[in-house]
Amino acid sequence: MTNKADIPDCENCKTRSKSIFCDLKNDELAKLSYNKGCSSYKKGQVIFYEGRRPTGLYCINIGKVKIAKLGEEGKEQIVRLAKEGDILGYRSLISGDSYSASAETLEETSVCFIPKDAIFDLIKDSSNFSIKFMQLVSKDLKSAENKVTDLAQKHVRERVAEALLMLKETYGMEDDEQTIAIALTREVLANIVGTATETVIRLLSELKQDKVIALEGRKIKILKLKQLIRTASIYD
Amino acid sequence: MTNKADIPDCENCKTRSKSIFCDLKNDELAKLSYNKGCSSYKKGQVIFYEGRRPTGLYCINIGKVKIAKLGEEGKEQIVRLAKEGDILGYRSLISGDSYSASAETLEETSVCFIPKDAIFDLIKDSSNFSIKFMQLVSKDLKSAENKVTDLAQKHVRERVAEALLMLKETYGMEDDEQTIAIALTREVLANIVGTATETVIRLLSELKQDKVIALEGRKIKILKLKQLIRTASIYD
DNA sequence: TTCTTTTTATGATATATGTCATTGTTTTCT
DNA sequence: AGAAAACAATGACATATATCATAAAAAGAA
Repeated sequence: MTNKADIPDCENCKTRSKSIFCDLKNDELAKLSYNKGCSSYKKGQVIFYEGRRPTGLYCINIGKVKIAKLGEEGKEQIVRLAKEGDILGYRSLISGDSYSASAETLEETSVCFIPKDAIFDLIKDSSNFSIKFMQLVSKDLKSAENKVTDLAQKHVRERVAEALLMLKETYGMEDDEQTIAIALTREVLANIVGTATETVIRLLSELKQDKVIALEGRKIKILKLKQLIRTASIYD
Repeated sequence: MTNKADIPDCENCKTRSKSIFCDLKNDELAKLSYNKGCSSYKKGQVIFYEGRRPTGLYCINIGKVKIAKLGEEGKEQIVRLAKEGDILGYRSLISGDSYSASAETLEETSVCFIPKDAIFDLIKDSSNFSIKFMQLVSKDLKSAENKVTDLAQKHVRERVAEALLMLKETYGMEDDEQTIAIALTREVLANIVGTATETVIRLLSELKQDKVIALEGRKIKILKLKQLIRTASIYD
């Protein structure tokens, strides 16, 4: 399942500048590199399972990952999407409880694993790192609370539009500047939006008919960004 | 609006043992007491407004508070309820952005205000405090993500039941061990659940007809707890 | 108190969305 | 490449919930 090889060193990590590790000192980075592991996953493999206990945290080196919970009826709800440079599994690590969601790759992905002790050492030694860490959790909390408000108040049509915009922000566009740089099944999209797969299919078809988007298999092109933003009822 | 008086000292605070300040040392507590302010609010007054910038954080001494966001259409969504010992406004303080929700009292409330610098001093000086703080945000993140899953997957009936159970957990029961120790209007309840006021009224009536709860004005009695839990589809 | 405002309750109705079924297409696997 | 499985697209239909309207009850103000 996992393949330990080509461990990239944190000192030269391209994504580090945007992560919580951005202003670690050289000796701290060296220690991090020394302690960490690295694994590769194929598309659709699980990095960690809901319910299991964390022993460290994961940092995505290359790839895309969905973080999802199972609802009471066994239906998946995607709570977050992650990309290069993002950290996974920190909430549970800090709380000390088991993972409240699973992490599964959406594409071939390579992650670094940093053991719990190394993280807590950093927290103990550097208040700056602690604050960075808190800001990370805070950012997620803010977006989770926004999502709560959206789910409670917006229609599925608006949420679908919003999801497309979120995908664009998260994963960016392909070279044509129009195609969202990730291919998801309608079912996965539905689990992001919080609705039935058929409903997503219908609403995408509608947006296509209105020439707001174009569909090419699982790839989605945004033709009229402004109108999509309007559809999402985002006024800020 | 606010009335500075009777500043309680942190050293003897009854609710401190359950808060993030639980294992501060005496000198740290003294410093906290020295720096803080204290205000009283009548029912329905606003402690802080969404959009404003935080200058510190609030600790509830006595009272009950709702933390709510406005959706795009101006409808309120309650994201959290707070009681004695709870901390308000920390997410924004840490992130450095403006409040993403307002805090309004549900009853007469007295809060302590701890200025930003005092908090950041504590974070800098004590990694233990930092971890406590992170755990606080993490706890909220977990419950927000659970709420996302519920809103996406559960019916309003289940969420109403769940809200009643949450109110019971948060604010406890009155002496009869049956009556939830807070009185909310149906509209506020609807803004917790994320539905229309009429729907809450109807579903409460149904639960009443089934003798699961009893309604006495705004006070709600839980008659059959197990059945209420079953209605909420909580199997864990 | 009495008056005014807010809240609760309930009915009628509209509609957005979920569910089930079918068919054709695309992807995946060997 | 060919077979099997998964997925996408649509239609038909059921229904949970929102919305609007009205009346009674309760809460709050003067």
